[in-house]
Amino acid sequence: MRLLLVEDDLILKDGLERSFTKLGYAVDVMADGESANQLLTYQEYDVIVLDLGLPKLNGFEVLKRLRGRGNNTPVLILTALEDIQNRVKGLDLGADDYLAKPFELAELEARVRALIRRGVSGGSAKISFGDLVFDTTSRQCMVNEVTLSLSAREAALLELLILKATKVVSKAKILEHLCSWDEEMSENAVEVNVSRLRKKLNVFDIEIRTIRGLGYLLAKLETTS
Amino acid sequence: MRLLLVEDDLILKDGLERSFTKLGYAVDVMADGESANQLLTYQEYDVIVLDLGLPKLNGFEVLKRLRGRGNNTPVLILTALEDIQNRVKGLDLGADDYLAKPFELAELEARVRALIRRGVSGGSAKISFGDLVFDTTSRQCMVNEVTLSLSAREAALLELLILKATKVVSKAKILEHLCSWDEEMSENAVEVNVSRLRKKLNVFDIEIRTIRGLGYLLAKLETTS
DNA sequence: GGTAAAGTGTAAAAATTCTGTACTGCTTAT
DNA sequence: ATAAGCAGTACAGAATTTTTACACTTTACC
Repeated sequence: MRLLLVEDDLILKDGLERSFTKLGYAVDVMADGESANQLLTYQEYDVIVLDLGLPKLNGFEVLKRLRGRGNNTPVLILTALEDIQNRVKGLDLGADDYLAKPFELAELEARVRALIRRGVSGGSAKISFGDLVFDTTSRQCMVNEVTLSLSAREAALLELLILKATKVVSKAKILEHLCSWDEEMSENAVEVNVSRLRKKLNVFDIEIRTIRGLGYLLAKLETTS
Repeated sequence: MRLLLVEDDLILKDGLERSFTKLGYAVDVMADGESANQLLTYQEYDVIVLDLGLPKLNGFEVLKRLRGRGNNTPVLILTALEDIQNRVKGLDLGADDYLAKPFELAELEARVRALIRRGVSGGSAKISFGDLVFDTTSRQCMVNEVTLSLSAREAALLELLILKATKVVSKAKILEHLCSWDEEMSENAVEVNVSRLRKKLNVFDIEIRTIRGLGYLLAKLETTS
């Protein structure tokens, strides 16, 4: 999942970036509203964490313009102002959630997860395909008795594939979802990760099918040729 | 599917040509409006990707003249100008879609596919014939439970046959659709590809019938025996 | 802190798959 | 009967994907 963090506070910025990265998100960071606004005109994200008190262009404006462009990406607003009025104002503009500083990291993570889920998988922390149940919180796959743990990358990859299940996902798309801009990765890395994931997944009744030249798609295993 | 790309930017040109070729399109490239215009007087395409900022004769002119000749080939306009007026102008001239630079390759591909579909099969990503459903996006065929994957060539061939279903398609026509100019191919290649496709298709209730001396046609299987 | 274990990307080698050509043998039409 | 058209197979070069090996980081746990 690709996340944009718009925050000017140095410490908070680094801390959050690090945390979300560790969780398997591809995180891009912008430190001011103008850059963020510009970036958002052409780059898509799965979720945006937006501070209100920003230099150059405040969070309200960034959000307003984003929605003005018809973009419905989930936005979670961070604010030092515990002012109720501001909260309401933010929600009116189309924020999906807000969190007042100071907050606990765990809570932010939980809410971000919730936002993403709400958008893509109908509200459940678990998404499934075939006999496979994937818990996005614990990053574990299960089928009946069998449980297996996935690394952050593997989990992110599987999550994407399940969300787009039965549709072709190009390597470029995968790359885009697994990587933020500063960390660049070759398509070979995608291939390697697919390989690793497959090795773990071959226990289940699903497979990552290769569509040569196009990408990969998750499908139910068929016992045919 | 045969695609004409009219683009003068070297990098973009090469990148797009490569991408669409990989996707199974037969791609021809022209770098200026005049050549493109001339080419279009006698060569048919399934879709045209047209840059507006072209040397010699701009995209508007190319499009205008094309439509002036009564040619309805779907045209997707690329433009660096994000000017709404220009967009409207383009649409008035009969462009079928437009895409502002910078754009994502994936999006361009999706729109080109959409244009082709819109033109020939009424908007679905899937086209079907008999019990066969062919997903042009993932290059997979299905009948009930059975799924089979096709290579790029096989997919392109099947797509053409389904679109012209029950009508005879000559080898020359097939050749024209599978190949761009720089890559030439013998009719034997068509025969071989038909053979390969048949081998995969014989699971289903349709067949590629040979019309000696004329070409091939897709038809429902008859239980002759 | 420090040491082992796990996670990850790169590069390169190995394995697959794709695809046109050549060629053999069967069909069909005169 | 004879020639042209077509089907099917085998093959080889390319292109693409899968795997493996390895170096480097990050985490986990003393």
